[in-house]
Amino acid sequence: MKTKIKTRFAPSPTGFLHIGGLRTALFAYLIAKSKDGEVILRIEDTDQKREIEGAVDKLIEILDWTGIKFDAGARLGGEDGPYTQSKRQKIYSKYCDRLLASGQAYPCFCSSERLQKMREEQQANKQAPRYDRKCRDLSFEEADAKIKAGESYVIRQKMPRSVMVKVMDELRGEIKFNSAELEDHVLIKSNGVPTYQFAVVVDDHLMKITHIVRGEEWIPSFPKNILLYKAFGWEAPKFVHLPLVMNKSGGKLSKRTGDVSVENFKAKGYLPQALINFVALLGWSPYSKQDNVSDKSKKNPEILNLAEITEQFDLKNISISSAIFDTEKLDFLNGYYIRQLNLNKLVDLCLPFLNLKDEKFSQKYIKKVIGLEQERLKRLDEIKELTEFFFVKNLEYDENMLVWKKMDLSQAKLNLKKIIELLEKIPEENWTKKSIEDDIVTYLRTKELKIGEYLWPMRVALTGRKASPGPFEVAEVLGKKESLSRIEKAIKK
RNA sequence: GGCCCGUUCGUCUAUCGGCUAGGACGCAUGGUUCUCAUCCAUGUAAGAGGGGUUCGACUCCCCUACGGGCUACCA
Repeated sequence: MKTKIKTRFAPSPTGFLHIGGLRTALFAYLIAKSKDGEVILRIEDTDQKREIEGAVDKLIEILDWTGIKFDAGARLGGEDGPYTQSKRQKIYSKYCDRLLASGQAYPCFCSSERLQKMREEQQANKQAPRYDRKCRDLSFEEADAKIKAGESYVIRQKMPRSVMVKVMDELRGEIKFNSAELEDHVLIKSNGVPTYQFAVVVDDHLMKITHIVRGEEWIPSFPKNILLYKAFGWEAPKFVHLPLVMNKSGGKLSKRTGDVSVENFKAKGYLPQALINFVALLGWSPYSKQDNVSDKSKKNPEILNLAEITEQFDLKNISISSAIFDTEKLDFLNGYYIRQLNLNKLVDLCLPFLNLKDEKFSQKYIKKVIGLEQERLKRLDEIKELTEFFFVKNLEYDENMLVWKKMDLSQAKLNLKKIIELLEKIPEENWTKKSIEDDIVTYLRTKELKIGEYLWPMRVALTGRKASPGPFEVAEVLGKKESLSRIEKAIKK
């Protein structure tokens, strides 16, 4: 029986969830879940300098919002915990001692000043900046004496002098590195805390991770990781290096280009379903090899929820070229998912964006208003602008806007008077879109009048806009009194 | 500079050597329609360049170009 797949998402808590991080998390989730495996969440906080207050809680909260659920991890617990690296110090020390004892790592007493100077000289000489291995051949006694004398030191990994290190990436295949190019990098910092390179290997092994899912930017340290597994005598897991996500100009997606945090997208009114769907499509596609279109019964084969993606997902369908983060398709998907929402849910989501304070619009009224704009919404934050005309007392617009095509303003106003006449006959209790429409359209048809010459002015009088929902539905929502008042105001303009 | 990864429509992508290069978004046009949006239909647009291998190469190999990543006691 094959062992179950187990992946992990291991972010460092920097204060927000990067969109690239979301994708890594999603793919780690999918790789495991598509094969009935497990995903865990591990917090990599070995760099105390970057520690940000409350970052872990924020991270977990936003991850939860996206719908990616972990089987174990920080704040969740689990049998391989703790899942926060700062709480695993003893473990790291123990494994470091093992490496030291077997001669695979060594203490280095070089000062950061010396290191820096050395690097500068190497660069000036057009050499690759690399630690010169000064302390590598220190005898055990010499090193021990220095330690006892209280000298500050780090622990470095001893790299083989010159061998070909062959590593296997699940997406790219074999990648070769010459170990001579590899630095004796730091495993344990002078404060005793491990570096990422050391902590990942120990943790992934101890937590029985079967597939390491991470960004392509880690490929350069891939051989170092493999060598560490070898040094410990451990079997290395499989590695999946995801292609990078770039910004529109092809550069690295960073804070400076804006809009990179998931929190940001949430604040703008993007739905988690849309974000997940979109991000999944960045580097993965649902089209199968046999028939290009995975499911012909579906209209748009790319609209998929998390469960459907999980079902269709296959590691082999992950592409290896970096993708540009272009939000056009995201907007399309978001609009789609907004249209699928049931109205009560949509109202709940829109309320914070509407910012109506304590004005006296009834819940029922607000719900109808939002209902009218549902199919026009691409982002939740557009709701305020889109529905504003339902909430203001006086519409502001140029009276010439009342004119439809080639008619003139006086005619438009005359037509509005006719509309008022018709509307006044409709009793309050019959004030529905259907009866308003029936009455007006029937009248116009029997008189063989041009529909646009009446409906356009009516709509503008009610909304003050060139683009809006239809006049009948708007009239219904506004109510008889307000509708008539707005049309009268239009005539008096 | 060195090492490494990548390169199909504007964007995300499909193609396990046979292609009239498929889909999605976008865009354009048409239909529905008072407007916008929705919905439907149609259209638009691609294999970085050069060498090989092969009956045949978008697919395999090499070189070049371009893009990107890494090069910390950051992750």
